[in-house]
This record gives sequence, structure tokens and C-alpha cells, in this order.
Amino acid sequence: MTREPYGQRRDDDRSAVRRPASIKDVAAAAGVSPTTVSHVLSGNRPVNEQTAARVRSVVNRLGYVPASLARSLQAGSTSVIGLLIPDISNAFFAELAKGAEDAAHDLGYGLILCNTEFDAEREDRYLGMIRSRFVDGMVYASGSAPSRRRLEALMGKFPIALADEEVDGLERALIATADHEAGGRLVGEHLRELGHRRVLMLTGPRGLRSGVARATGFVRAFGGHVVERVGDFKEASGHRLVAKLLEEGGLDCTAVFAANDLMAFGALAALTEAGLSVPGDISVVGFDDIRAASQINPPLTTVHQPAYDVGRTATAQLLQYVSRGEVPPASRHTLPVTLKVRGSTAPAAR
Amino acid sequence: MTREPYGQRRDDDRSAVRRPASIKDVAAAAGVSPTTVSHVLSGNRPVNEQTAARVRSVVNRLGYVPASLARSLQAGSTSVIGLLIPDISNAFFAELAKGAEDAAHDLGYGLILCNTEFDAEREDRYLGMIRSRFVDGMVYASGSAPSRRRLEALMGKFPIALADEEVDGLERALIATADHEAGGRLVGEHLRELGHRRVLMLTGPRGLRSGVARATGFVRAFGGHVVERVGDFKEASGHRLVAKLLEEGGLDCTAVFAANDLMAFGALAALTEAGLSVPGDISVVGFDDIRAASQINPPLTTVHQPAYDVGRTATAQLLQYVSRGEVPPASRHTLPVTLKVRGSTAPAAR
DNA sequence: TGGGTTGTGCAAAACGTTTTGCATCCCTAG
DNA sequence: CTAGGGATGCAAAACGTTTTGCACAACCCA
Repeated sequence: MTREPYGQRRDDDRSAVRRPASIKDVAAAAGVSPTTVSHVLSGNRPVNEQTAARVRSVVNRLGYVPASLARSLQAGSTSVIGLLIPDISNAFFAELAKGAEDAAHDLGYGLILCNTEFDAEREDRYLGMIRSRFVDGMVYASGSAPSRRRLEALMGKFPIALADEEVDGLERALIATADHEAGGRLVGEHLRELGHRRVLMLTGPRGLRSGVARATGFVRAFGGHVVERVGDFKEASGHRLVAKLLEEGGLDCTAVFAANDLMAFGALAALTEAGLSVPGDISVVGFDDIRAASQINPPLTTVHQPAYDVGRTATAQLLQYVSRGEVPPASRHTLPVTLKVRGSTAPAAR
Repeated sequence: MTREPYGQRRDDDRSAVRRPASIKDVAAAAGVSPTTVSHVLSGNRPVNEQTAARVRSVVNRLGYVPASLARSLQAGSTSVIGLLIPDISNAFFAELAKGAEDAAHDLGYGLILCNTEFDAEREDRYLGMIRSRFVDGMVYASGSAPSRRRLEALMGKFPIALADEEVDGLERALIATADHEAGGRLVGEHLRELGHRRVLMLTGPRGLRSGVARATGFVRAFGGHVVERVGDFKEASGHRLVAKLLEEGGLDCTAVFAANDLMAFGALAALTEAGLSVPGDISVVGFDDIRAASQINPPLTTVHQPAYDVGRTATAQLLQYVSRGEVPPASRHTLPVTLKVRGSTAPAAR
């Protein structure tokens, strides 16, 4: 009494939940070995056309789809990468994510969205995905200081690309970033030329090299007095910081430079709520140039960052590395920024 | 001559690329079996504390992290789901995505971003991820008509939840959606009360049940004459459709109802460029209430949708299903919408 | 003394692929 | 008649886990 070599079931077939067809099931039904099925489907080796046709018909009949998990395990890679960003509802990161997703899709990769809210625990968990090799690589676009340290420890061992961020003292880094320093400089020059001498600078969380670059460029080009307050890139924090200064009567500045457009919006709102006119009494400048910046009233003067390109470039670089196994030389793409002068800036009041 | 039972390398160790440590390497170094290592790490069975300590120390020394792929293969699930949306740079979907990501994170799931641009090929590829079981489930938030048909074929076999979408004739569906029909009705009533009798309705791509619901609700409540044009939910299409009608001199309407805010923005721009005043000459209404809607000039009258909650609810429902293996009864959450009356609507001109 | 229980750890199967080496058959050229 | 070789397809190993059944020792209670 012979037993079928493949596809035998251990329990009988009346089980309620049907296990999806495996390559063994196909092989058994077509009367061939799993090897042959694999070859038919992958084209890796020639198979007799008649046999192949039979296999294909069984594949269709059974609705067989190869389990990508098993395939990935065998191949040693998953064709998925992660994108770590703080806030997908920030239009800047949404645009960046779109660029990343496009680049990933072009090379047949999936993209896992790692939205962290600057939460260290959350960042850690997502960074763990690369250590457990569930993702082939990671595009890192800004996180909190602690995760930054973990990141730097990882960068030597795993494929990681930085989008719109920098890192100190690492030679072999893949970086695509807008020219933040130039952006800061442009704003500094603009405000100086308008006669401003004291500005309030709203920064993002500490520990972000991109933020440092913006501030450096700005301070250097501006030359006047700079009051600094630390926010978190959200609209609410811009509002809160400005409102607080206003209450305390300590806003003796003629301009506000926010680290991103969202905080600029918040600042703008706080100022108008306090009865101040923008740009009549005080000027406001943002950073990013998200869509709403040109639609708000008054239209916001801001630095345009090519968010889509930053995301796309960083991802493309990463994938060139992981997909072809190439180790690129330390590579940095610095994308140009431009100053969009709109209605929220004017010559200094006095 | 004895051979070590575990961890022997086939080629010598001077190979340039170091393979990450596996559970066998740990076992060999600690002088135990892989089984024991697994038990130490998972806590699935008690292990002698002394042995356990030794294993843990080796784990640290080798920097061992379990390969999630192998784990998933064995477990039969990946703890990852997909989110299929047309455009992440649309603030509505970004907000929805954020809700989905939050819900996924809460239950320890990862989220793959499937941004389709309504591109059928792209949708198909992403839908394939569920058939190959790379994702445990899918949250589907609107796609093109062809992918919709594929989706419906899939819904019986795989865990899929609909976010802000509907489906006909399917009992066992997981749905979380805003009340589109009520939204359309609110707009219809609002415009009727303002005395409008002819409105231009800019719809999204055909085949979206949510769009049909909006239109139905609107037409029924409005009662006047409705001119319909089909757009694609992008700002440019709103602009193009209105501009074209304007050129042809065929815009004999006193109001425009756009299927989403982005198209309303486009319409607004086209109207002002043509020298028309909003809402003086013509009123404009949107749908979604994305952040920019209240910031634009004039502030847009629109229907507020709880995008975050829609994403979060749909995802939570799906995960309750896939994570606990529970099969919920057909379940539909309809989330309330509200009309935000702002500055872009006024009584009909004549 | 003998049967049962508890503690401890290992072997082997299973998850579902791809890949490599080999066996068989048949044909052709020398 | 035989050596060589293409065509075809299979067996088995490998990827890295978790889980189940079992073995062995030590202990306890009757």
C-alpha cells in the first residue's frame, strides 16, 4: 500500500478552517514535486511545457499564492523597509512619506509607517524591527534624542538612511537633506534687510541636527538679538509659547521665526488673538512651505523644502544599497531650499 | 572525535560578511539546546535559573535578536497589516492614517502604507500582500473601481475592514465610516435655506460608494437643479473643472459643492482668478474639514469628518478580529458628521 | 518498595519556500 | 557499441524559529 509522497493531511478534511494551499498541495495535485512547481512559477529552470501547463492549471484551480514569509525567510530579506517619522499628520512629513513610498514602490518594496510622536518607547519598538530583520532597512526622518543615540549605534550594522537629518562623526552615512543652514541664512538675511533687530526663535525639540543647522545659519546671517524658545513642531506649541510671552509682557521682538510652518501658524493665531497685526506690528516666518502656508491669511513667508524629493532621494539611496547589495560610498545629497516671501513679513515696526 | 551538536559552521569563520547570530549559535555558546534558549526568552516553560542566567548572558554578548521572519512563519501570522489609501499627502487620509497607526501600535501591530494614487496596478500589487499572507489584514480606505471588485472577491476569504467606504450586498463586513449621506444632506439643506437653486457638484472618481452616499443625501435634501462633474479629489481637478466651465460660459450656478476640501480649494482659486467673489457671487462648500479649510481665505464652509476616529475605529475592529481570532458579527460603525458654516457660503446672489 | 509527581532539558517535527546536486532517460556522434 | 550530453524532474538541505512529546533524575507519599 503506497502513500502519496506529498500533501497528506494529518487530520481529516472536514476541519472547519481551511488552511491555504501550499506548494506541496499543488505538487501533489499536479503529480510533480514541489521543486518543479517552484521552477514553473519562478522560471528559474526550464520545465517541460506540458508539465508546466498542468502545474499552472492546478495553481489556478487551487488559488495558490506563494507564502511570502517562507520566501523571505529563504531569501534572507523581506523587501520591506521602515519609515520613521514623528507625525504623519504634519503635511511636511506626509509629503516626505509620499516620496518615500513612491521610491519604495518603484523597486518593489513595501513601506512600514513608523509614526512616533517623538515617543521614545515607540521609537525603540520600531527601531527593533530592523534588529529582528523584519525590515531590510530604515529611513529615519527625525526622532527624539534617546532614539537618536540608539540609531547611531545601529547605523554601523544595519542599512539606514537619514532623511532631512544629519549625524555627527559618522563617515559611512546615507543622507538626503534639504539645506537647512542655507534656509536659516535666507531667513536671517531677509529679516535683517527688513530692519529687524530682535527676533523670537521657536525651535523644535533639542537634539535634532537639522534644527541646529537652521538656527546656526539664521543667527549667523541675522546678527541681531535672538530670543529662543523650545517647542515641539506642533501648532499648539507655537501658540502656547507666544501666548505665554505675550501674557508676561516679554515679547519685545519685531519678528518671530518658527522652526516649521505649523508652529508659525500657532504663533500667528496667538498674535492676532492678542490684537496684534501681522505683519504690521510683528512679522512671522516659518519653515517647510507646506501647502497651507500660502493659503493662510496672511500668506506665510517661509522656506520652501522639497519634502517629496527628500523622502524619495533618501529612500532611493537606501534601496540601491539593500537591493543590489551595493555599499555606496558615504553619500550625501543636499537639496536646495528657497525663501518664499509672502505677506507675513514687513519692515520692522520701529 | 566528537562534533559539537549545534552551531557548527560549514565554511571557516574568516568570511567577510558576518551572518547575524541565530538561536543555534546562542545554544552552542551556552551549552544548551535551542529549545532551552527559546524557553528562556519566551518564558513559555520554566528553566533552571542558573541555566537561564547563562543563556541570557550569552544572548547579550552575541547581541542575539530572534528573527521575526522565522517566528512569523512558525506562528502563522506577521503582526503587520496594510492600510490602502489613495493619497497620503491629502490631509484627510494623513489624519486617518494616524488613527490607524495608533490603533495598530496599541496592539503591537505594524502598518504598511499602501499609497495608490488610484492606480489600479499599484492597488493590485498591494492587495496581493494579503493573498501572500505578508499582512494579517487590510484596512481599505477607498480605491478605484477595478480594485474594488478584486477587494470584494477577497473580503470573504481574508480579514479586511473598510474605512470611510461601503460595500454592497456583503453581510459580513467590518465597516467604520462617517455618515456621508447625512453630510450631503446637511450641505443640501444649508444651500437650499440660503436660496440657491442651481449648484455645481464636483464628485470624486465613480465607483466610490461613499461618494454616492454624499451625492444622494445632497440631491434629496437640496431639491434644486444639480450639474455634475467628475474629478479626482485633487486640488488641480477642482480648478480645472471650474475653469473649463467658466471659459465655456457654462457656469450658471450660484454655488459649488465639492466632494472634498482639496477640490473646493481648487474651485475657489479658479473662481477668484476669474474675478468672481466668494461668497458674494458664488458660494463654495467642501467636505472633510481638513485643517487648511479654516485657514484659507475665505474660510471654507465644509462637512467635518472625524478622520482620525474613522481610521482608528476601522483598524481596531480589524485587529480585534485578527488578533484574537474572533469573528465579529457584521459590524458597522457610523460616525457622526457636522456642518461647519464658515465664510465661503452666503445667500444666493439672485 | 513501588508508584506518582516535579524539575529539567533535549530531539524532532513543523511552518513553506528556494536551491543545489544528482539520477534517469533518450538521443546523437564517433 | 559506447561515450557524451541535453532534457527533465526529484530528493534533500537550508532559512530560523516554536512547540510537543519524551527521557531522566530526584523526591515524596503511601
